[in-house]
Amino acid sequence: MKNTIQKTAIMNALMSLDHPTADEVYECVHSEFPSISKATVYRILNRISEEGEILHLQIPGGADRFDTTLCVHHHLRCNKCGKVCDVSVPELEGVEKRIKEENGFSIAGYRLVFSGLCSDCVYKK
Amino acid sequence: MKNTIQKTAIMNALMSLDHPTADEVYECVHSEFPSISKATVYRILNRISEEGEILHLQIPGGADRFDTTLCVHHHLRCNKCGKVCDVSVPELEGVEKRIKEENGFSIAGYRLVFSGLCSDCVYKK
DNA sequence: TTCCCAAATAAGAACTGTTTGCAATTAGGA
DNA sequence: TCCTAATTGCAAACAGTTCTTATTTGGGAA
Repeated sequence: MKNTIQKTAIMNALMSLDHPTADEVYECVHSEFPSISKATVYRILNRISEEGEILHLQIPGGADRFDTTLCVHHHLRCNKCGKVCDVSVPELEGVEKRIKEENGFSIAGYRLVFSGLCSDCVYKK
Repeated sequence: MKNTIQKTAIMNALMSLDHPTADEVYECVHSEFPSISKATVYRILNRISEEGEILHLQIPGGADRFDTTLCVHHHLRCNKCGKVCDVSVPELEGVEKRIKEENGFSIAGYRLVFSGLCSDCVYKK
């Protein structure tokens, strides 16, 4: 992969943002590099997530988000402020194997997203 | 809620289909009732899922699907044929409470979708 | 039974998030 | 430095969903 300034700018944006959407990455990069196009942001995000440099989170009912934390973990999503944060769910270890054996279903991966209210929003009514 | 012929047709379609998308419901109803509009299908599906008559599944990276099975369960989604089937994951019982206590995050619900290859597709290369 | 009107509808425009086709530009090896 | 494949910007296409507006209809009231 060529090492373009666009890619560098996107990697920097990813470092400074927390679980951003493609659009948030675009806004961040665009503010210091106005000529970048959204298509480029989407293309680069897809490419680097395919190569395993970042995680591509497909959030039910919302825009996809990107995560620089690579180890196995899942997400909490606040229905009020939209914030997404990480959570580990050790209970799920071994589930893949069990389901493979019971259902003959070959599991490539899984995503668990909890939705609710984050600790900030839960007090604000 | 008024008991319209459109709603009846949609309920019948839901009974005869397995985890259909809104579009599949539309196609099914449309074939015997050509005047129905897509907006109506979406509106009715949203209404009856809000009322708890069906489950509204938001599949990451794909169209939403609707499920007439109401008890707690999760889903396997085949990346090849797109089929979605049910699976129960008892390992997750109690996880909500644990996360609430540890993260202060008030969980309204969660969805777990396994992706991979179903037993039919896993043999077809 | 007929009338009435809030609720529901059809049609399609608009919207959000994402991908694609294409011509122009560019990184980086020869 | 030159060459070429990779990458870019743009606009247009796309899928899924919601909104808008005028029109129709279910079902309670008279």
